[in-house]
Order: sequence, then C-alpha cells, then structure tokens
Amino acid sequence: MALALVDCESFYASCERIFRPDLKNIPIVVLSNNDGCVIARSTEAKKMGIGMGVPWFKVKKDFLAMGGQVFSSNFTFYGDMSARVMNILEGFVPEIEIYSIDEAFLGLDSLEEHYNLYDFGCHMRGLVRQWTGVPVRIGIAPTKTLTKIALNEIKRLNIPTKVHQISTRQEIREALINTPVHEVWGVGRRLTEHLNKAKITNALQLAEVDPQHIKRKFNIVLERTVRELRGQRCLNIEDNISAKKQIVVSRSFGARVTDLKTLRPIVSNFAVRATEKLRHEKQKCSQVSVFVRTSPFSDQKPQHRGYKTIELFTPTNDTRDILIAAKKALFPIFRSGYDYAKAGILLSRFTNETTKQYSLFKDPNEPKENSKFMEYIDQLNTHETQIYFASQNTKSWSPMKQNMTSPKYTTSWYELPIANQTQ
DNA sequence: TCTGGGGTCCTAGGACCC
DNA sequence: TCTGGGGTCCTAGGACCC
Repeated sequence: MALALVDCESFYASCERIFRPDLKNIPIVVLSNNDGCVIARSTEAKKMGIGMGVPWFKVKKDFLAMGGQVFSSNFTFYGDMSARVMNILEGFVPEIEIYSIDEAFLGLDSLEEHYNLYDFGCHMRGLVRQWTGVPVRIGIAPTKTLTKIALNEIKRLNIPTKVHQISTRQEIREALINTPVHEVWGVGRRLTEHLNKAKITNALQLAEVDPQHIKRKFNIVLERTVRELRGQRCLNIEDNISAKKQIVVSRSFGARVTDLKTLRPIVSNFAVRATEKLRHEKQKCSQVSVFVRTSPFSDQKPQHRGYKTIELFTPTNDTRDILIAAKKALFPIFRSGYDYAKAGILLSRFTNETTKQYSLFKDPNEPKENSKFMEYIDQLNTHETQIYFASQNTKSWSPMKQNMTSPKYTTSWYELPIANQTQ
C-alpha cells in the first residue's frame, strides 16, 4: 500500500527562476493580484522571515533593502509550467490526481512489488528537474494524510534527495511524534485550538485517540484524518478529473469603486470570463450569484457586503443570459455611499451541457438557444479578446495594479526567452 | 496609501411531506 | 388549555485546502 505526494518546491518562485539563472540563491517573492499579499517565497525569502500571505507593503522596504527580488503573479506562465510537470508524472504512474497547481497524488500500489519506491521517486524527481527545471519533493506513505507528513519530514530531517518514504510502524510513529498537530492535513486554526485544549499537540497523540470518540466530539472529517494517520486509507486517488461544482471569478480592485457606472462593466467582465470557464467545463448553470464588498481592513469606513443569487429557469452557458442575470443580481445589492473593494460572480448548480431540461414555465420570449454563436465568439477570443459585449469594460479587465510581472516565457511568441544573449 | 483568488466538504436548521 | 413522529431536501455558513 503506497501513495506518493509530489509537490513543487516554492512553485511560483521556482518558476520565476527557470529562465533567470541570475536569480539563483537570491530571495524571491511572488505577489497576489494587485500586488497585495505575498503568496510564494523562495527558501531564501522564507529564511528572511517573510510570512505566507503577509501584506506586501509591510515587508517591502526591508525585503528589497536586503536584495530581494519581487514579481507580480504570472499565472499564465505558472499554469503552463504546472501542466508540463503533471504531464511528465502522468507518464510514470497508472493513477494520478492533480490536486492543485503544484501538487499531485500518485497511486503506487501496483508498482510496489516491482520497484523500490524510494529509488523510483528519485528517478522521477531527476527527470522532472531535467525536463522542466522545476524542483519537486516527493513523500511516499500508505495514506494521503501520511504522504503530507512524509513531505514535512524532508525538511525536518534535511534530506538532500528531497524524496522520503515512511512505511514501517516505527518510521510512521517517529514522524508523527515530530509533527505538531496544526501541521496535519485537515487540521486548521479552529481545530488546533480545540485539540490543544484537549492536550493533543502532536500528530501521534491525535492518532492514538479512538476514531469513534473523535467522530462524536468533532466530526466525520477529523475521524477520517485520525484513521489515515493510523495507516487506514480513507481518501483514495480521485482521477475522475474536475467536474467542478461552482465557478468563481472575483477580484479586489486596485482603487475603490463607489458608483454603479464603474462597477457594472467590471462585473460584466467577470460574468464573461466565468461563462467562458463554464463552457470550457462543458457545463451549464442555473444559478448566478454576484457579491460586492467593502474592505474589511478600513474599519473606520462604513462597511457593506451584498450578495444575491438569481435562479435561471433553463440552464445555460450563453454569456448573454449570464450577463442579464448578473445585472439583475448586482443592481439590488449595490448601495451608493460605500467604497467597494472587491466584487465577484459565482456560477453554480451545474447540469451537463448535453442534457436539456426545459422549464414548464419557460418564458417564450427568452432568446432561442444558439450554441454556435458562443462557439464562434470563443474561437475568435482564443488568444486575445476581440469581441466584447456591450456592457463590458473594454479598457481594463479589472482595475488592478500589477507592475512587476515576468514575461509569458512559454506561452507567447513575443515573450520567448532569448538564448545566447551576451551578458 | 497599500491586506488574493478559487475551490471542496460537512452540518445544522428550516421547509416541507405524510 | 391542550398540539406527534418520522422522514427528505435544500441552503447558508463554517472549516478547511492550496
């Protein structure tokens, strides 16, 4: 029984380094949209004490003064590098679950009898590194929750190969003792508080509680975690990819928005993007929600959060329908006199694109279904937007600040890295 | 001055049924 | 004045993840 968890080391920061060898050993941070928070740090930046998720403005001065290098996020590039890494992993194993942009679980049960899994891991790591430049770490263990712990052990034990397997009772026990309970996968801030009160501070203590008891005192999710820590597999490799249940497009604004005239076109842009994603998933939705909110951090200013859901009688993935619904949802929740900092749209209640369930009460005046129309627009907009809807803001997709983005090295002909340039 | 975005799962409680 | 028992479905909100 063995699974592996492969995770890319400081993924975004590592990506920025791939075509910039001059950044080797230089501290790097990557920022969220609007250059708001730090969302990735290279090892050197972590050593400097830059925390995950800290507001950039709080650490900017010190970080730059110490010679750090900063990047705005370049998700087009990271997404492409991620796909390359996953593609390689897929070639090695029969079962893979792409868990996030920088992590994948691998099912190794059928390989166990043919290979030494540790050597297998080292081999994979080497090839991923050689073919993409991305450094990965690999944790091997009987359950998903334990693979996470195996990964953490790489750091604690300072394992140079960055591959670690825990499989014997003794190895697992040793790892659990050294894992603080808040580092266990599935144990967040709230649960840590409760567990600490019950004198449970490390993973071994958690593993030794009766799972039934945990279920009664907490919930079934934590019960599964306990069983997984004991080596009982509760979570399997889910290779049944995607089938999303909701799609969200939301952004914080670079500058506060106070009037509907500015806000409406922004929300329309979100709606257009969300519906593109929906068509890409080959789904239709029958719920459209819009939210707006002020900044929770400007606590002297009046606060407002608005949220409204519109039901559609007939499931759709036609941008025109979604735009109408978005407008219907936005108008009643918007209030003048507030400085809005963020807005977003959420599509939900999906049905498969091919099934047609018409409402008994379908409005006969609703536009006729014409999927070809959206298909043509998608084709025209594949690489850059050429066709806009009238209610969109065509000048800026969302009013964002973002000044330090690296080139789209691998996805744009105009931004390819140049080799052999004189230094 | 400046604080991300996109997801999942579970549960309690309300609405409704007979 | 007195007002059952058992069930399903849905949703908002909480907690967690990266």
